[in-house]
Amino acid sequence: MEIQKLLKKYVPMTETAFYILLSLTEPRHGYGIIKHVEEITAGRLSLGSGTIYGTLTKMQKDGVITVFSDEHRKTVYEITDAGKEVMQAEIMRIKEVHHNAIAFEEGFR
Amino acid sequence: MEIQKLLKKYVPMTETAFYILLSLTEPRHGYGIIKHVEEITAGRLSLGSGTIYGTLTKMQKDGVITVFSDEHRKTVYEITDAGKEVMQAEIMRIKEVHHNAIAFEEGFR
DNA sequence: CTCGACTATATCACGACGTGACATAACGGT
DNA sequence: ACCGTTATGTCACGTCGTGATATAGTCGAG
Repeated sequence: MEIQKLLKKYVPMTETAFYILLSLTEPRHGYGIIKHVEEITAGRLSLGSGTIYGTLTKMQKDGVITVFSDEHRKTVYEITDAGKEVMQAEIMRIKEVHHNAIAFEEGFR
Repeated sequence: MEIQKLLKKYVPMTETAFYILLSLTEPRHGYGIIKHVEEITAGRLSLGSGTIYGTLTKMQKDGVITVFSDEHRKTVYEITDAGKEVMQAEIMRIKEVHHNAIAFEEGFR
């Protein structure tokens, strides 16, 4: 899939998809991603199995991640260059949202 | 609806819902929200009519927003105290996501 | 005065997504 | 032998944003 369509499809990204791709800066398998996300969100986010394996399959088809190794009972994925571009765009969007959140924060007290 | 269920239902929030509630720190009507969101996102986000009026109806039923005034062809909404609590929780979540985005940013270059 | 652009709201089908239940199976420790 | 954990997969379900379609009032330009 071309990068233009990927950006349109993946930005804005759901929180779930964001943390999955964030975990794949290092090669990881599905279950490892679940544990890693629980770790960096201090237990707040716990991904369901349907979410993980469904999302990984979809992302691989689209070419934002690729299979790093495929051993018995462990399919390890890593992010592709296209995936990195998508994440750069998503991080820029998050910065915008964060900026507006801070700017309007006092309105909610 | 009780605050506990509202937090569960609205956090995490979609980008669209976030910008709609953000716009309601001041009383605004549907069309005004669309224009305001386009403004503070520099034209990046343009909400569809289905999104706005569907979301506003849902949010009103849940009690996160309320009708401020209802003139001819202009229903003006504003955020409720419950809505403010929801937004405070959502802003905290955005700060966490932003923190992780910054922490892992170099992995995508 | 009429035409088009803009304001304003509403409804609906569609596709995409996360969730949790269910299923299966292998591993390690007690 | 048993159990908790690791590990993957599938499916129905509810939720959500989108864009098309419809309707109608306003307002300025020609």
